[in-house]
Amino acid sequence: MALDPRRTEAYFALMEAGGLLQLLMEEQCQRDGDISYLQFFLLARLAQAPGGRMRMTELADTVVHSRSGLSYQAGKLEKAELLRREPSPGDERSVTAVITEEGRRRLEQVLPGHVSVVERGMFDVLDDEQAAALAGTLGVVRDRLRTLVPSSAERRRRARD
Amino acid sequence: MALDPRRTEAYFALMEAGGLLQLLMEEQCQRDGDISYLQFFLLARLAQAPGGRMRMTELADTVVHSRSGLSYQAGKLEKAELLRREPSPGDERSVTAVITEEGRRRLEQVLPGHVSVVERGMFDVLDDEQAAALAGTLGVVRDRLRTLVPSSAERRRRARD
DNA sequence: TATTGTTATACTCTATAACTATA
DNA sequence: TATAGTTATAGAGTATAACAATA
Repeated sequence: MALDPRRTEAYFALMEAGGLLQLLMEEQCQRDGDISYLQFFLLARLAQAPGGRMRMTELADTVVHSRSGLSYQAGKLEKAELLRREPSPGDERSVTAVITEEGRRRLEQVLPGHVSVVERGMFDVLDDEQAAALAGTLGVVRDRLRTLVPSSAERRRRARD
Repeated sequence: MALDPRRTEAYFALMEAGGLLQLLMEEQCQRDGDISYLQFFLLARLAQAPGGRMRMTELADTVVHSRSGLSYQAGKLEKAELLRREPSPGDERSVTAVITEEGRRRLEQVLPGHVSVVERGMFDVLDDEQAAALAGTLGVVRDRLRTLVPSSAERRRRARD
């Protein structure tokens, strides 16, 4: 690979760490809350949004990158009564997803174990300075990567043309 | 979440950066080499092993974490003639996967675009010092996470009991 | 008995395109 | 015409358990 060895190392470490962490989280979410990691993320994202509500497209862009994929997941979460969907005020085409009380309870049920995996998997082996540097650097990389991945609306537009 | 905000930030940044990069790579591998990202990884892993060969279980542990999953992928790669399977010398139960010449060619075909995504997605926005620190810190985290995820053999043993 | 790898099965998830309704 | 969301369909990938062969 015509890439500086140090950079190759950083890239592979990022991908492997992300993958391993995802594996651990998948297990933890299933065990503690009977939901997938993706569903945990959707609930967590909704919970931190004002009023616990977000438009479907907006939500799709933060996690799934395909509208149909989100409809599928929202259907499952709605059946489990962890979220509900209602018409968006102001735009009759649009649908707003809202986390339910039970959704918040489920989230609370999963969070302690989740935090503990993060602590044991990442921060037990880093000091505060390293953790801060990691947050900063990864934040920059994430922001950069966001600009390179098209939104769900853009993807659809491109596919049509 | 009862986790230091800075740590939460680092954790989410890691997961999102990993996810976005995976999306970009999936596209790139498909476009440049008509293979999935996972298949690219399997070929890359084999290519860097001595003799381009590795036992199936060993290979499973580096990527897939399930033996049946690897058998499935190996079947697809073998049909595409990118790898072949042969009996392992010394243990008649065991199978060794070997990357073919065509497998190496395919890898070479994918690598330039791959490197370019890594460069544009990660290192255009980091200086050398940041890149080095990132490699170091993520390496530590990855090693830690490896100890927390059981091998495919361990998982099987546990499931049986 | 334990381990290696494969396979049959069943399931989850995903993307694409076609569809409805509203802007 | 363009956009929001859903859905039908079809395909890829996964895990589990049962299997055969070897240690």
